Amino acid sequence: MRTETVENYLKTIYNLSADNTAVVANQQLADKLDINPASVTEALRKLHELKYVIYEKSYGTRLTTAGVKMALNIVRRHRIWETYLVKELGFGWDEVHVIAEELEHVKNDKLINKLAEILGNPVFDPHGDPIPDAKGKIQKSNFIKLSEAKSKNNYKVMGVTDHSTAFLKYLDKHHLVIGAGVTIKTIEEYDNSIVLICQKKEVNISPKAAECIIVQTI
Amino acid sequence: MRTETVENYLKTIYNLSADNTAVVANQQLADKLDINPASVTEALRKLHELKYVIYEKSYGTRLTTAGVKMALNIVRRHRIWETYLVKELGFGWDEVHVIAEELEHVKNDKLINKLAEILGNPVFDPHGDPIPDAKGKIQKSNFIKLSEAKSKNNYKVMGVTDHSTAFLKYLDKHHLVIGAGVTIKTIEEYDNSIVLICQKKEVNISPKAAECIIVQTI
DNA sequence: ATTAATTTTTAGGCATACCAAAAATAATAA
DNA sequence: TTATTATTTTTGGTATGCCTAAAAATTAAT
Repeated sequence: MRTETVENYLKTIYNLSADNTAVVANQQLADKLDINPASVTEALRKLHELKYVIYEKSYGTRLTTAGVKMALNIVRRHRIWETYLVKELGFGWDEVHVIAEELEHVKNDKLINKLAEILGNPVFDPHGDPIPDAKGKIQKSNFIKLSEAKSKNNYKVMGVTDHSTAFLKYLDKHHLVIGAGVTIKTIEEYDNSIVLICQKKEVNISPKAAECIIVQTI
Repeated sequence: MRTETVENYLKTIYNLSADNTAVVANQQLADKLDINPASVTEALRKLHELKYVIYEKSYGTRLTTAGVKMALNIVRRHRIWETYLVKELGFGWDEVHVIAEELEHVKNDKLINKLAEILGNPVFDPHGDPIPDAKGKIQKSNFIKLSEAKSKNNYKVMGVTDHSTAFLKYLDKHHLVIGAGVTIKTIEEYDNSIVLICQKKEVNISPKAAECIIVQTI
């Protein structure tokens, strides 16, 4: 298998399995990678042979130790590049994902470590995702989804799980950037949409959007 | 055809044709790309269909206007990255070629132009090769190969045509870096090897090496 | 002008990474 | 529990980009 193909599968499995705590379904992979389910089955069988995953027919897939190691490496490259693009090259947080998707495949540890060093070895990327260190160690956190937040409480925006330009531009518009403080005003009973206060302005957040915003109690 | 394949062929054709002034032979391409001649024939036929080259059977290949445009774009990306790696990220001129070979395929004009801007829109890369500007315009020069230099004359090292780590390290050892002044002491009649003075020290240059060093009269 | 050497092309194959359609399996609802 | 729906796998195909071996064409040498 081409390394780029392997890397894309492992990275996606890692992300979908919530840090390898859950098993991933073929369908999920097919959706995320925009690939036919039949091709996913085929690829997983090969990845199993290569000992990167444990793939059990009609059950699910999870990464092996070797698979996690490789996945963490790609995730590190991706997140370091995203941070570099924003912090050093002046890109917006809404435009770096696609570029990092290509840059992450450049295989040169010295390069990534040099970028990390210039950035001061950051622990979170511009979307609030943790950056594994050179050894694969990841910062733990007690963040929750905004959809799990309680009424009247105060929170700080720590990250997002949707990296699409559209979503990030929408957040920018309402000043919902990383580090912003928000107060939950009300949670609508009937549809779970959230009304919160950010920068003294009321913002209405749909349940779908609330699923993608990561916050911390303050 | 995959863009990366197209890009590698066009870039190589461009480099081998001396800025598109000559026609390129299949053999040359097969050697440079380390690919079987049969595969080269096949690829050239496709590139011809895609209107990137004019390929005449058993005669040779040259780039079309569209081909030159694309080639210049890749060459620009490659050389901007090499310069950035050396000037901004502290890499040696002998280690950047391989990395740039991967980075050059990342398709984002804004990124390249941003790097160029940070570098002050450089016109030459760390090996002395001219960097096309965003429109594809290239700086002309009156440089010659060291192998064409005359005895007793003074020259300045302007570039190299061999980017291998081994060769560049050899040059570093003798202080033959870009910008260095050299005086031709003698040219051996029988084998054309050159004895020159650099930093007050005598250096013997083989005819093969002299072919790969670019100088300018001073 | 032949012969010899080299280069190029043809022909037939192979692995990768996809696909669509059908069959098998698992999950959900009636 | 059975029927329905959804997911997964199998089967049979495709395009890409490479290969080897052999034939054909070109170039160089005698």
